[in-house]
Amino acid sequence: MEDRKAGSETRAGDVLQRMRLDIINCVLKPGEKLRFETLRTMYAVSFSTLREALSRLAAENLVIAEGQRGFVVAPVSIADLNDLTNVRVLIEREALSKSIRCGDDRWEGNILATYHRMDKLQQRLGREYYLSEEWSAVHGEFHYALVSACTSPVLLEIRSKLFERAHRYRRMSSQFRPYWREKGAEHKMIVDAALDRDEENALRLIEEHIRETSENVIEHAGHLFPDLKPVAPKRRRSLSAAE
Amino acid sequence: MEDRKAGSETRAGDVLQRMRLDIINCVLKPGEKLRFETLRTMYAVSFSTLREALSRLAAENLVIAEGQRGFVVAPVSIADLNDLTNVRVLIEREALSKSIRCGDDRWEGNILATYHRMDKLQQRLGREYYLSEEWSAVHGEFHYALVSACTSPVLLEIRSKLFERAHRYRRMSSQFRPYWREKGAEHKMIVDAALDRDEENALRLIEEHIRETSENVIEHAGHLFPDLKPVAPKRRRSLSAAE
DNA sequence: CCCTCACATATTTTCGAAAATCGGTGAATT
DNA sequence: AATTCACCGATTTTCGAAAATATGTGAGGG
Repeated sequence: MEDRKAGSETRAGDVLQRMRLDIINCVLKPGEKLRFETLRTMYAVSFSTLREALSRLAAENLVIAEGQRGFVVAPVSIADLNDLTNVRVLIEREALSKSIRCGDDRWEGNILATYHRMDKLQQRLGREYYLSEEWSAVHGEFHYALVSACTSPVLLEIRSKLFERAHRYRRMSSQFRPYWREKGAEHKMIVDAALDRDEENALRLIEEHIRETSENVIEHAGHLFPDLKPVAPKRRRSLSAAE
Repeated sequence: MEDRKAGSETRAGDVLQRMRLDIINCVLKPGEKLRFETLRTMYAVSFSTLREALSRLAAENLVIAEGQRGFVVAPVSIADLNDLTNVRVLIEREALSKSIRCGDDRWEGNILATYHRMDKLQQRLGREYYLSEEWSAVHGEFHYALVSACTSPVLLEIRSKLFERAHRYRRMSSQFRPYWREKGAEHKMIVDAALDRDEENALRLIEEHIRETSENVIEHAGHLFPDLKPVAPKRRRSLSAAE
């Protein structure tokens, strides 16, 4: 049968990719119980194939296997975001450092190319650029281009997994804010420092970029997290004035 | 049915643990093709359950999924070992640094306790201590104790996965050497530096420990790797003098 | 009224048969 | 002789039924 396996080589691999995207884009919401009947109709595959994908997502920390009680989407928390952010700073700095030292002309070209595409797309999309899946993808490609000359596959794989987990937080907050800060300038400065082989500044800029984005997520979407006191419970201002 | 699920909560989880150990201990050899019929009798489970475990091991880089051509045990190479070693140095240093800064009395106690057990066991086992699975386990516990006060779950999980992958290389070389160097002194120095909160020296010592172990593996088991020229093909000195 | 236990229902986990795919062999063609 | 193609057995991948486990409900007792 010439059936759908999309980009992937097996059906399980295809479902894996699709589920991963759905989790990162919060189609499957943080903490949500994943019922097999539901998933089976959603992805049109059998129990075993689903389990195979879920099993891998568990290894990637995107879902959690709850003993014999099935799977849930990995929950989000401020603590997890902060932890993730700190480790990402360590890893991205190292990867970028190696990349700057080893990068060749092709590396420089790819940085310029992806930055250009991202910039153009952003202008075309206007203020709500960050809601676009296409922009997300190009943004991901841009950040990958920066570190792509790093010669350590082990480091790059860790980076990629952490990037995905952090991406889920960005997408989460995107859905609950009216605009996103201007990041074009930040990105441009990183490009310039990298191409100038100005390692010290490039590392400082990438660190600031990661940390500021993370703080921005907490600022605009913090109320979605279970482990932060509701700073300004906007809607729940009904009666009962106490507290 | 009160059937075997050992420590794990599901049969798949149990098989996962057992297969992981078998790969790390080279019962399943690097690069080996994993045939389902064989595995099915080995672990006494069905196809789907096996796939579930294999799928997770693939995410952990202990096996490789080859499209629709099944799975193979992840191959070994000097390049991979060196890469792994470098990233481990980065991660272990960071984890130990945080641990030294945050560790409390219980942390100190656990380091002393696991070091003591490892030391005693080593004395009891004599020159071939490194062949013992029990020693391996205690050795792992000791290294974990050192970093266990690190407050970042993300960092510790990465550390643990890298430690396992490196462990496979150590086990590999163990089987092909008559003795292992005296590591008791090295370990003791790390313990002292950690308990003294002498961060600089502790980090230097752990880095040296990791790098020296890795170099030792290459020295004694390098001939097992496909990507290093056979330095001294000991046995193949039969006839046919050409080359 | 609250708690416990037992039963019934819902859900997950496991299994092995069936479908799909791979890899190798040999005949037919250039 | 070399290459292509078609077939067949070996192997992997997928499926849904059946077993195992968890969860919800209600009766009985404290």
